[in-house]
Amino acid sequence: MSLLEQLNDVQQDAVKNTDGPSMIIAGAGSGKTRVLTYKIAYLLEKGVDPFNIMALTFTNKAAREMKARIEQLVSSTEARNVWMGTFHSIFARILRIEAEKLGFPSNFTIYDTDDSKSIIKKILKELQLDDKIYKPKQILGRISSAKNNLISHIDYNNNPELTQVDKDSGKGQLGQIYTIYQERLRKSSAMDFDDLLFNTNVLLRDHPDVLIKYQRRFKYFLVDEYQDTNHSQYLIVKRLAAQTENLTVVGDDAQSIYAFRGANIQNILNMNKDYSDLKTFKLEQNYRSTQNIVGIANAIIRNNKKQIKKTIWTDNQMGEKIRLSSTSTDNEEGSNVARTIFEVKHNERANDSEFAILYRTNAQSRAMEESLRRMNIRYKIYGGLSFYSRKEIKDLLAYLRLVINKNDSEALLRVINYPKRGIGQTSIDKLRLEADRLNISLWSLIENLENSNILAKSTSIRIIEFVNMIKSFQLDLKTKNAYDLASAVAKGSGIYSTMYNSRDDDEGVMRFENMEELLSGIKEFSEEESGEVDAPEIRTLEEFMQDIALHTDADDKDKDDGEYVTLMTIHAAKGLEFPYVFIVGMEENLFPSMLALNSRVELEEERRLFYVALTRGEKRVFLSYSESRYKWGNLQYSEPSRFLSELEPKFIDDQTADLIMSEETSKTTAKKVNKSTTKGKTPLPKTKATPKTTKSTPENLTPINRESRGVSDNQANSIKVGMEVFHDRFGRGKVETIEGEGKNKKATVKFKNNTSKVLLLQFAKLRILKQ
DNA sequence: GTATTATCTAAGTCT
DNA sequence: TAGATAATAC
Repeated sequence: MSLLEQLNDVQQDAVKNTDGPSMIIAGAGSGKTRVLTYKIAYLLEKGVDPFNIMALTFTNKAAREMKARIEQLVSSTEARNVWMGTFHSIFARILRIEAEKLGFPSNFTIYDTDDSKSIIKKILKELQLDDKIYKPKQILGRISSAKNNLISHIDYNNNPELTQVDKDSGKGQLGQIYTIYQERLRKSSAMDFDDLLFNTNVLLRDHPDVLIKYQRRFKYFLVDEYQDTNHSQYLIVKRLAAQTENLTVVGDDAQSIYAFRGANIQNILNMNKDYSDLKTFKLEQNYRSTQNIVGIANAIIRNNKKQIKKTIWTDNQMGEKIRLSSTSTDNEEGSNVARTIFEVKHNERANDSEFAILYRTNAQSRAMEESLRRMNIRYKIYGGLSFYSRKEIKDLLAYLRLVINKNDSEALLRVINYPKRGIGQTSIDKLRLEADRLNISLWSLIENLENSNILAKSTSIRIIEFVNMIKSFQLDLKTKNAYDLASAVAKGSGIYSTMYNSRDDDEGVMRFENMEELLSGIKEFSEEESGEVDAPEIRTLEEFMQDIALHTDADDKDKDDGEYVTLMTIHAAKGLEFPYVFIVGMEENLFPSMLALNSRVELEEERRLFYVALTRGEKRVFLSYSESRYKWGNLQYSEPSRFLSELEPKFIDDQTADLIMSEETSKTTAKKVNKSTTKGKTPLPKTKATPKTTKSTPENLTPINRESRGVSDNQANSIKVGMEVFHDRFGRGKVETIEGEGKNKKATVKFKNNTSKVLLLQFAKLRILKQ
């Protein structure tokens, strides 16, 4: 069969093993997606009905691309009938079909994190709890992890262990908050992200008829990125696949980076306990990266204790060694990266789209952005403040949400007085209190406001006008297409003209344009083919809004598949690959994150994250760190990441290797610096604090091309306490102590500016000045 | 009820 | 730094 010819032996075995449970442990770059794609194609060629296949992917974009590829492979459009998508979107779809079984309307709203947070804040206010103790984010985290482990608010409150933990941390009322939170969601006919999975479990658990229906419908299950599934997802798959056990999971424990949101690596490790006849396939050949990249990644991951044994290897070329660079400020790091991209582009005739800049936190994008702009390099930032989380977009979406689901109180509160229509906070508070007392949704209350006199007449009239406006939109839900209705809402609500009139500055223009962009997106949707054969039906607003909350900009159709450098967090880069990868901000307390330093488990997750970052690279990988960085508007000094000292030198570009130091550094300097920047109310003037900052003139940016004047390995051994030495970056210094043996031999050197650094002698090319 | 100003606090990763 | 919220004036 021609399909199989394009695969290696193990890949073929994995693909041909269609029936029964199987697990594919797929190392980075080993053709995991390929195997999944081909397996589905193979199933289709064998005559399996696409309607019987469910494939769960990590992003919707991945699903879309996979579908397109399968269509090519089997040269048929049959593939579009495979149910393929993320857990959240697939099960949201099923939940809408079965909603009434759970007491939800099928047009329930999906609340995003902002909605959830705002509910929590309101509850805290009502219970008069201090939001410094009850931090909304933490509370949500706790509720989320409860849900991911299928602990309902009732279970939670009945579980003495959980409630004791809360009491001990001074948050005894957390369980109560959880309960009220769930009541609010239900009253709003809304589910949060975790509810989508939780409620799917409830559905399949409590409604055997539904379970059987979907078990009959789906006969083959494929799950990608299985290492990042949580308990809730695990159970859904287990329940659905119980009938046929035709389950293929694909994953790599070394790339598990979502434990923080409940991913449970045990799901992979315990597969053979759940399925005694499990077949395991290990894909260990890397087709993506050079030997240098594979080598360095292997060396890094080796430092983790917990992992499935496997040897990733490659037949690819050696390639260039990994380059390190350091700069004194984060802005310089940016211009250094931009300049390197510029050079590589010309020297190796690469396109912008072949480059990716990866970072640990979204906040780091800014320094990169500015430098790229200065160098006229086109770029695109993924994540961060996404399109859908902009205020103006949320405002319009809130109207649309309210029209679709009138019980959506979060949406209602957002727009009831926007644009201003004279309904102030006091009135709104009264309404909320009253709705709560009567135990009805806000909408039910204001819909019948005539009969109540809790508000002044004039205010009541304004509210009734608002209600009537929304009602008039609702009338058109089934008859108008998404775009016609949405633009009617934008104009009728006054939001359009408000935005139009606020274009007096750049921000205002942006806002207006964003709103226009949303509308034109809806227009495009309305005009799209519905996919169904000769379906003359219109595409409604309800359809458009269905999974808008699940939409991320990584999912965006690459409309302008133009040339640009990609900027994203390492998390977002999972599953992607680029010829040239820059990993920036390799600093202690940033990567690994300060918050991960407390436990081995979290530190290992950071290391896996680094592993993921490294293995995105095909041809070359560049690492960099900065000696200082702005955080909260303050300049903070930083030390090189401990991960740099784990890099194996033979894969590192010699001329840059001396930038590696061990994680330990002078405590005296660190303290001194902290004092002057954080304690003193007057932070150091910027010019003074960053003496080395220069206006991105390439000459003095990085030491990348600096001539190497280091001593040889043997000479490193001859360095003794008391010697005066010279370091390319730090200058003259005196050796204070020496510790460690061989590879780990390091010296504490006190330099002339009174900073002492701990240097790994194998990297730090010290010249001996005086014996 | 609304507009303006002052003060606070946050940035860890994501569906 | 910047956005979110509280305090204040109108």
